[in-house]
Amino acid sequence: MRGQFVSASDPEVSALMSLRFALLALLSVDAMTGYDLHKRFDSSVGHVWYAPDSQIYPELRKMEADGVVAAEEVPWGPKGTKREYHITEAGRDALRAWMNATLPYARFRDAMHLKSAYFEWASPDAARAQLRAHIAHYEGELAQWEEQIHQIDTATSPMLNRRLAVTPEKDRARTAAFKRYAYEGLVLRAEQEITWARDGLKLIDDLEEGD
Amino acid sequence: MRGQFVSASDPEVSALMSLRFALLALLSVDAMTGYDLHKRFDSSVGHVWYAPDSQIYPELRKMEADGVVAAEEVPWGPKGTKREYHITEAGRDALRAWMNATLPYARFRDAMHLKSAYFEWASPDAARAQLRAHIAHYEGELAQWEEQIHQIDTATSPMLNRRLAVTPEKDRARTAAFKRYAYEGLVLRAEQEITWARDGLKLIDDLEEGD
DNA sequence: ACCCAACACCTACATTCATAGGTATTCAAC
DNA sequence: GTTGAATACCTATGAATGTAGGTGTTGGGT
Repeated sequence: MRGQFVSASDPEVSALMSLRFALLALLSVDAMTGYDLHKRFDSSVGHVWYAPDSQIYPELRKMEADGVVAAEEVPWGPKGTKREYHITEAGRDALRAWMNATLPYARFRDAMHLKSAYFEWASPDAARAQLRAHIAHYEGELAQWEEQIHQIDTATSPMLNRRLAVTPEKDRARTAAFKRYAYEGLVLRAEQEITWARDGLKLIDDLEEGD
Repeated sequence: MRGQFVSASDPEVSALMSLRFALLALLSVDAMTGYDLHKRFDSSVGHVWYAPDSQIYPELRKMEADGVVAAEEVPWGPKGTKREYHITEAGRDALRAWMNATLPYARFRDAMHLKSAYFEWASPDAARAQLRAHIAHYEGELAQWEEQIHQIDTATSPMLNRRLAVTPEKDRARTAAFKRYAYEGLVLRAEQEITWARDGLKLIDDLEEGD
């Protein structure tokens, strides 16, 4: 019964199916092909929401059937064409409804914290390697987020600039502020995970000394 | 090709399928029925790893077929019986192999941060409601984690005490320390999310004043 | 003796996600 | 003019997840 069709008037249901809303958010800025969307999901935005193209293309078709996006066959070279999707008024309504609804909180699945709770099963070196991988992972994320914030602050962010170009002047400060705010949260999280993992390395050292 | 069967000798593959290892971790302490495991997943551990019983029962059967757990028909009342699962030596090997392998980092899907980046689509009140829900959610988590840590520190944690009872004396300090360490990480994360959400509420207030 | 919550276990179904392939065109470089 | 990377789009399959139901037993309270 649920999830078949998401109407803008059903905020309870519209909190689900975030792939659709991630796509709508990206399309709210720019018309794009499925390939373009996939590339976005593979780079910057991909660290907040990721989807493989095998999920994107079918979802776009469904969204088209539901009327939240419309496709246009655009010539591509001499012979080819490509399908460029743009958001419709119904799509804007659906996005607005999703934004105005409160997200349900799904229960976590956090393999790393599960693992760390049972680290006595690992060799000290394996535990260290896991923690170092954790640090390396979040240091990579951190560098990206900080670069994004830098680009926002220096008005050199291609994504934000595209968005601001289609934003009425009076809302531009808000738009930029929210975008920065989202990245700040990701920076804080990455820093926190790095701190925690470093503490873990210290803990393992201390426990080994104690033997 | 992957994920069909997890052998202890294949560390690359064994990093996947964490439900299996969450179950093995719990069963490494105590023999339990599927119902018991489900209850654990619904309460304390459930905030690190959750699974509905409809996933647990079939997985236990598969694990039994793979030899990582063994079931025992235990009498239950006058007529009934129940299946109590205990970990096997092969299961301990598989758990150890998983613990010694490095987890691959899956790409995020973080609806809240995606949403916050596009908060200009929401009404200020809807954005505030979302942030308050975020705070309420993590305050609930925080209270639970802090209670767990308190129980560890006062040696009144039923879970940890069961675990220490099956742990050789020289490893007890390690076991307790790692368990505490895992919860500390969760506390830090919850605090960080609350801080971020509070900053968001302030940001929305500031932007509204600016109008 | 009966009721009911808790215990125990299970199936079915749809959706979502991950992985692995496939085809064909374009465009720039060699 | 051929090669190859990038663009563009797609299908198939299996695994994981979420949701919704189902059956029956037990054990404590009234």
